[in-house]
Amino acid sequence: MPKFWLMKSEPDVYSVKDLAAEKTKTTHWDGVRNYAARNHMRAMAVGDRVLYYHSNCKPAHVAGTAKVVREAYPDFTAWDKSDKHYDAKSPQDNPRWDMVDIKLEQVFDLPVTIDDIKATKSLAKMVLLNNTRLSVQPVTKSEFDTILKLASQLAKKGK
DNA sequence: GCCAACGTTGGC
DNA sequence: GCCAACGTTGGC
Repeated sequence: MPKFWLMKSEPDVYSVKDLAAEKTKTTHWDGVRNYAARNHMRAMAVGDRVLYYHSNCKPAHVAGTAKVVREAYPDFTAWDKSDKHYDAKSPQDNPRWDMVDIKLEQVFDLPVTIDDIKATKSLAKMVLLNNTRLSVQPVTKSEFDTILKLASQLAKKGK
């Protein structure tokens, strides 16, 4: 049974379009420097499903879906002094931070906005709405399915 | 650009 | 081990 997750990215930094532009439609999810988020990545398995969320834009929204294609391994950007996310406390012989690889699955025709999510009663318990700062978070199967349903309804309506 | 929420750091 | 200060995230 796959598990379900939501991963946030600022579209100015790395958007779903950037992911779509990769030759393999795959990227490594570097730069997570928060223990709770890291632990969620460590709990991921190949085949798990991911909601790709664009934060820090208006309106914030789920832009599409992706799949985990490589399980947690050390985030090498923590070793690069020139990288924004360099961390001296994560040495090569004892890495503190991990990342996973994800592959793009689907880009929604129309984004599912945070307002759409707030307007949907069955999504009221999403971590997204209750622990707003967590950048990698678990999602239930029914929440995941509901978001997909919303996406196809919005696409049909042409909103 | 503001500010609330929250995670991390560091002094004690 | 507590907690105040500080920095960052992220919605508005």
